[in-house]
Amino acid sequence: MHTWVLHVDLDQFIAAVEILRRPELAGKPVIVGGRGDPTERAVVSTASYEARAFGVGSGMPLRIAARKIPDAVILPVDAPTYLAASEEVMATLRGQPGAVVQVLGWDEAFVGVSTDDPEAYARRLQAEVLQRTRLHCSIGIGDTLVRAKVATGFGKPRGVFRLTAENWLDVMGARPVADLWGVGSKISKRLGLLGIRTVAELAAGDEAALVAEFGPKMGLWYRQLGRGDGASVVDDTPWVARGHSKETTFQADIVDPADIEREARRLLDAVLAEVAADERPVVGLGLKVRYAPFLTKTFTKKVASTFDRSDVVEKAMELVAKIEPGRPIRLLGVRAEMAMPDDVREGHTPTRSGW
DNA sequence: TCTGGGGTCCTAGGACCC
DNA sequence: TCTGGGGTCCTAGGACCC
Repeated sequence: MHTWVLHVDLDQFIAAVEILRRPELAGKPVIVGGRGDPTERAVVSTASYEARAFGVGSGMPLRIAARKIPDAVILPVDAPTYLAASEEVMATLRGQPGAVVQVLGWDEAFVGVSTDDPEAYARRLQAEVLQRTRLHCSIGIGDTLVRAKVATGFGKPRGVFRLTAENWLDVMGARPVADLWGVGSKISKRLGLLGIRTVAELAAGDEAALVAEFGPKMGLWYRQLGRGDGASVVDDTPWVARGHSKETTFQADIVDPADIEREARRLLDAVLAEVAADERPVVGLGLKVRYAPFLTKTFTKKVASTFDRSDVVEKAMELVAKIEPGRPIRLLGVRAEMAMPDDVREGHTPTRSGW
C-alpha cells in the first residue's frame, strides 16, 4: 500500500451552489460578486464556465465583467450558504475510510490516503461528493502536496490527474513558472530577470542566485517548487487563526476626519466581536489605509497581551492618528493579531500549508 | 478598465542591548 | 574620537492564496 496526496477542488464552486438553488440558471453565464450590483466597486468571486468563455474570471472588476457579458446573471455573494455547502463537502471527505483531511478553503482540501489505486479512490470520492452534495469536483493525485495541487488543474472539470516525481518535468517542465502554486506575476518577473522562465529552468536554478534575490528561505523554496518537491504528509491539525481583520472599500472616497474615525471604530468593533468569540488576548494591531486611487499604507503596533477592550481601542486610535489629513481614502482595514499557542507557532513548516 | 475581503508568510531595516 | 559584531524585537511593506 502506498501513501498518496489527493487534492480535491470543487468545480466553479460558488456558481455551482447558486445554480443548485436556481436550476433555471444552468447553462447560463452566471457571475457572483459583491452585492450583485455591477455599478458598485466590487470584483468577481466566481464565474460559471459559460461566463468564463467570455473571458470573465475571478478577481475581475464586476463593472468590466458586466460590460463583457451584458446579459449575464449577476448575483450577490452569500457567504453563509457557501460555508454550509462547503461543510457538507468536507464532512463527506472526512467520512472516507482512512482519510486525513486538510481544508484549504471553502472549495478545496488535501486528502491523505493509503491505497494501491489512487485513481479508483478518487473516482469513488467524486461519486460520493456528487451524491451527497450534488456538486462536481476535480481531483489531483500526487506524491507531494505541491504536485497534487498542481495536478488538479489538468483534471478540470470533473476529472482526475496524477502528477509524481516521475512525470512532473514531462508535464510541467516547459510551462511558465507562474503556473506554479505560489508564483505570481511579481515573482515571475523577477525570476525572468535571472533568466528563469520555465519550471524546468527553475528546477535547475542556481541556488546562490535565487537566495541572493529572494532571501534564504524563499530562494530555496522557489527552487524546490520548480521540482514539485516538498511536504508529502497531509496535516489535519485544526487550523487556528493568527488574527482577524475587517476592511471596507468605500463606494465614494472619504476625506472628513470624523468620517474616517467613525469608519475605523466601526471596523474595530466588528473585529473585536470576532476576537471576543476567540477567547485569546490581542497581541497586535494593524491599520490599513488605501489613499485614492491605489496607494496602500499599513501601520502596525505590537501591544502587551490584553483582553482590555478600551485599551485596544485607544491603541488603535493611535494608529488612526497616523493617517495623512486631507487625503481622500478609498479603503480602511483593521486587523487584530492574537496570541498563538506555542505548538501552533513552532509547528509551522516552510511548506506554507496554510495556502 | 479598474481593481473585494479574509487570510498567511517572508524580508528589510531601524532601534536597542551587550 | 570613532565606531565591531552579534543578537533580538518591532514596524512597514510585499507577495501570494482562495
